[in-house]
Amino acid sequence: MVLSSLLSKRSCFFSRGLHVAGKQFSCPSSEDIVFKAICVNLRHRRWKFLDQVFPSLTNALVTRVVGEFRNSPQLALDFYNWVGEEKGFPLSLASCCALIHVMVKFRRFDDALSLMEKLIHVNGMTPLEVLNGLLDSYEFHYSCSAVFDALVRACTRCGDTKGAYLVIKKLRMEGRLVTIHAWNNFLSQLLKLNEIVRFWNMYREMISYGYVENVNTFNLVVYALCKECKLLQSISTFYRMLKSGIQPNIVTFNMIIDGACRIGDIELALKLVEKMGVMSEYSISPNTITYNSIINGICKLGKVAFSEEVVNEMIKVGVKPDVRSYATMIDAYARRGCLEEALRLCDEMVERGLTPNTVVYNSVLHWLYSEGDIGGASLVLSDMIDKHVFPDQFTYSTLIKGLCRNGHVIQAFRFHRQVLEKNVIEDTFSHNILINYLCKSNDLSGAMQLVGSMFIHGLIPDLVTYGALIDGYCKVGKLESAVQVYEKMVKVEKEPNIVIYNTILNGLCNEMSVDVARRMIDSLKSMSLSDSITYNTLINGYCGHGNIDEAFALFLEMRKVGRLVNKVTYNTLINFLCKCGCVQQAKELMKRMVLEGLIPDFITYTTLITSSAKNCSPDEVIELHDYMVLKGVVPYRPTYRAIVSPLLGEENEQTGV
DNA sequence: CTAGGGTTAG
Repeated sequence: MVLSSLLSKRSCFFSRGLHVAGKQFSCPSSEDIVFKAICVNLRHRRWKFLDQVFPSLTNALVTRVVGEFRNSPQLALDFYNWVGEEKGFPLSLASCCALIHVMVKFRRFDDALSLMEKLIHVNGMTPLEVLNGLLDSYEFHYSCSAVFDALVRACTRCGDTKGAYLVIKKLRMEGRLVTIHAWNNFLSQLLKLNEIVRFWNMYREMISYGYVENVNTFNLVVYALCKECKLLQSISTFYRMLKSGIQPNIVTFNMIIDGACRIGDIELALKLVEKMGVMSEYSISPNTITYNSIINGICKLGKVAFSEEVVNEMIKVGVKPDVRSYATMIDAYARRGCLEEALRLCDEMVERGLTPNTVVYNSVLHWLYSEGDIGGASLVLSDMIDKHVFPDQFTYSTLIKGLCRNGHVIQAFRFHRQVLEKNVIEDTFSHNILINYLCKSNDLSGAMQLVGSMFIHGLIPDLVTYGALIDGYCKVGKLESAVQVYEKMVKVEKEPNIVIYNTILNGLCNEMSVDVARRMIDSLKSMSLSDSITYNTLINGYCGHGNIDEAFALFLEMRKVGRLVNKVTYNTLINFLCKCGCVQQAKELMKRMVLEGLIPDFITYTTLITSSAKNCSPDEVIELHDYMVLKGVVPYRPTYRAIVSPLLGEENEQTGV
C-alpha cells in the first residue's frame, strides 16, 4: 500500500519533469497534440487509449481538459476522478477549482461541495486558500458566483464557521457579496452549534450590509429567540414578517410552537395550532412535526397518556404519526418506569406500519439497564440485531454505561475495546463513561490511560472528561493534580462551564476549606455563574463540617433569591438533621417542603423512614409513611419492604405499592 | 431550515 503510493507519486513527479522539459526543449505545440488526443478519446470514453497518454499528463492539461468539457460535466468529472483516483495523479488546486466551477454552473452542488470538502479535509487547505483558487480560476464563460455560496456552505458543513466567515469577509473586500442564502446557511449553522451570541452579532452585521431578509432569515431569528426562551419576541417577529410582506411558513409556526412546548406552555402551543389557519389566511395547517413538538412537550411534563390522545387527534385530522412520535412517547413511558406501556407502544407502532429504529431501541435499552433488567436488555439487543437495526454512538454508550452500572465492568471494558478496534467510535461519550467509572473507583491512573487512548483514536477530551478527572483527583485528596488538570483544560478548551466550577467547589468543601468555597461562590455569583447545585454543594459542605447555622443561613439566602431551593436542598438538610438525631425537625422540614410544592422523592422517604424507625415509635413511622404517600410520594420499595411492611404485619407483600 | 435517544457536579 505504502509502496504503491510512493511509486505513483514518483511517476507523477517524473511526468511533471517531462512536462517542464517539454516546455523548454520541444516544439510548443506538443502539449496541444496531447490535449487534442485526450479530448478526442475522452469524448468516446476510450480509457485504454488515455492510459497511454497518461505519462504526458500535467495539471495544466487537466485544467484545460476540464475547461474544454465545461458543457459535459459528467465527462469532466469522470476524467478528473480517473486521473486522481485511478491513476493517483496529484491534482492541483487549480484543476480542482476548474472542475468545481463546472459543477456549480450545472447546479451539481453535491459534487461541488464534496470536491471542496476534500480540499479542506484531505488536502488540509484553509477555506481562504480554496477561495483564492476559485478566484484565480474564475472565468466568466464557465463560472458563476454561486460557487462562493457553495464554498460558504462547504465550510459550515466541515464545521468551520470561522472559515465561512473569513470567506464572506474576504469576498466583501473584493466587492463580491455572497447571497442571502449563503448567509442563512452560515447563520443556521451557528444556531445548530448553539452559538447564540455569535449568531446575533453576525445577524446584525449582515443587516448592516443592507441584505433584505427572506423567509428563511426570519425563521432563523424566530429559532434563535425560541432557543433563548423569548417566546413573546418570537411571536412579534412573526408579525414583523407579515409587515415586511413575507408570508410565514409551516417552519415558522413549528418553531414557535416548539418554543412554547419547551417552556412548558402546552396551552399556548395548542392555541397556536388552533389559530394557525386564521393566522396564515388558511394556507398552512399543522404537520407531523407540529404534532411531534406537542407530543414532546406533553411527554416532558410527564403526561404521556395525554400525548397518546394527541396521536389519535392527529390521525383524525389526517396527519400521520411517524417513528419520532412513537419514539418520544416510548422514551417518556420508559423514563417513568412504565416499560410495559413503552413496549405496548412498540407493538402499536408496528401495527401501524412503522418500524422501530435505532432511537427506539436505544431508549428501551437505556431504561431497561437503569432498572437493572440485564436479561430484558439482552433480549431487546438480540431483537435489534435480528431486525438489522444498526447500532450507533448512542447504542454503544448506552451499553457501556448499562453494563458498568449493573456491575458487569469487565464486559463493559471488553465491549468498549471491541468497538474501538472496529473504529466505529466517533464521539467522547463511551470514553467519558468509563473514565468517570474509573475516577469514581479512585483508579486515576486507569482513567489517565483511557485519556491517552482517546488521543490515540483521534478523540479530543472535552469538558465532561476534564470534569470527571478533576472530581476524581479531588475525591482522592490530590488537589494539586486536580488543579493541574484544570489548568490543562483551560489551556485547550475555551471556557470552563458551571459543572466544572461546581466540581471544584465540591472538592474544596471536602478538603475542609469551606471558607475558600464560600469565597468562590461569591465570585461565581458576581459572574452569574451559580445555580442550585452550587448552593447545594456548599450547604452539603457546611453540613459535612457540622456548621448547621451556616447551612441554614445559606438555605434562607437561597429562598430569598427564589427558584434555587429544590428537592436536593431539602434532602441534604433533612439528612443532616436526621444524623444529628433531630428527627422531629427533619419531619417539619419535610412538611415545609411539601407546602412549597416539592414532592419528596425516594431519598427523602428513605432518609426519614430509616431514621424514625431508629428514634420513634412504630405508630409514628407508619403515620409518617401514610403522610408522605398522601402527599404523593412514591415509597421506595426496598425501604418499604424492610421497615414499613413488617410494622404493618404484612408477612408476604405481593401486590406491592 | 423546525420534532425523538446516550456522558459530568449536590
